[in-house]
Amino acid sequence: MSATKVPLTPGSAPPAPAIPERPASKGGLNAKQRQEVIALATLVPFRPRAILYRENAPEGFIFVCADGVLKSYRDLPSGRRRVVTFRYPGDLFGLAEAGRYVNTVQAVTPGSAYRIPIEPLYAKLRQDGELQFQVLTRVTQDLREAQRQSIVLSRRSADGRIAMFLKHLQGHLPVQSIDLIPVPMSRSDIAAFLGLTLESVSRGMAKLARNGIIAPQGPRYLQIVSQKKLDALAADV
Amino acid sequence: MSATKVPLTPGSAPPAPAIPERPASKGGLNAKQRQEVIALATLVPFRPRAILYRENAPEGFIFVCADGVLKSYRDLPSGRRRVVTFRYPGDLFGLAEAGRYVNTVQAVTPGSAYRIPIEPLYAKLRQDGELQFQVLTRVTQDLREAQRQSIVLSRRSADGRIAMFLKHLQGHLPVQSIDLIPVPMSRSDIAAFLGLTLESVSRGMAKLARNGIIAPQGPRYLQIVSQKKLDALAADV
DNA sequence: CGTACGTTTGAAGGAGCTCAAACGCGGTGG
DNA sequence: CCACCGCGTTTGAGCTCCTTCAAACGTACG
Repeated sequence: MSATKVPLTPGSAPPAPAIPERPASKGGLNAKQRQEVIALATLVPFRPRAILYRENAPEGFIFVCADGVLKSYRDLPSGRRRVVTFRYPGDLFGLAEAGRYVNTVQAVTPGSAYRIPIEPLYAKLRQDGELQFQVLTRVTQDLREAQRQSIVLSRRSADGRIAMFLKHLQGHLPVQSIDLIPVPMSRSDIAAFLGLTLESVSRGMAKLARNGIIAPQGPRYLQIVSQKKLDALAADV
Repeated sequence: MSATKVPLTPGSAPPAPAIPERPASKGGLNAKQRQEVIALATLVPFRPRAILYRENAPEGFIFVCADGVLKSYRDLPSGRRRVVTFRYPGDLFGLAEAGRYVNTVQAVTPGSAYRIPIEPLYAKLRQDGELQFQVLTRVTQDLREAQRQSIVLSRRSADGRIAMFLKHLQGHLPVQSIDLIPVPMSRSDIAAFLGLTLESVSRGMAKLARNGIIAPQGPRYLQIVSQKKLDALAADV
């Protein structure tokens, strides 16, 4: 449901960049491990709206986001869609349950991802305990992130959830632009992620702006006017 | 940071029962792996309200619940408490982030848990890729469970969340009593888990009873009157 | 320049939250 | 053995905030 061409990732992605380091506390692979994994991988570019895999499809590949932003979502019986998580450069995703993918992963921006066939990867993981330990660490961090998200969702107020979402963005996007945050996803994506309606997200953003916390620069860029106020609101759980 | 004088570490661990198999789709260790892990573990009994470890404490042990039910929670700045997850027999918990526990784990019922020092365990995991793969599988399942919980929390209606919680209980408690469900945790624990107030949980239970879905047998036991209606309500997301 | 889609804004309604009080069971002490 | 007390649970009334239904706005694209 989007097809916006925000110049988040202007270039195409032909030459293979290295798997990027994560911005913050995220553990990474060392050079040797990265190299061994890359040997198994194919770097595939994707365009906005591209679907990397679908819910319930038999698993075939594990992915590591190299560039761009994706969303991982699930369609509910009611027809509603819930965004389970966003994926940023460096994120690993595609671990299945009972041989089938659990969520659908779709590109939000243009970008590229390393696609790794599960067979050789799983074999390598079983054999290389050190490498697997890195993966285990990452999945554990994903687990923490999911638990954090539960806390976000337990908040009543829309602006409180949005404040925590903005800090989530700050943690996952390039460090340089800490006061001008690109918001690659649509309002409905944010709403589906925060368990709100699109309208509530819009109103919440407006409220944050009124309160001198943010200054929207168009719908896809937000300037943080008062990081202090933002932190306070986000921490007021 | 630690008080409670519950006999968590009574030195002597009674004869060790086997790590119980999980009720359903949860992956388990094979006999050999279980045996190797048990060799590192101490079985410690716990009484209700006993705290196994606290949020932010430096990690020291990984635990596997052998018997009983525990809750894993986090205290928020506001003083509110959010139950992140409940732990049932067979569950593994205590994986830390940056060397510190993320949640506090406290016993809800009497029971016992295997306590495994992280040093030798991590060493073993790095060396035994197969064993670690089992752990990785489990953490992945925990991740799925946490994502499921996000979907629960995204529902606005109290009775809908409660219906999903009841199915959660059905999945984790002994299979035999599928129509008479023991509810070991308090209403406030349930509320803190579902992101509701204690009153809303109470009202929601009453509503489910009015609608002929459940029949409370005291606050801690629920009879399922209509599994079909329960499933329908739980699936109506 | 017109259309389409995402976003913003408006008004009414509902569901859960807060504040409060009553109920019921279990434990303690007389 | 019974009364008292404590705590968890249930029930009640008003209020806030998000949702729903609707319409207007603005920018990108054909």
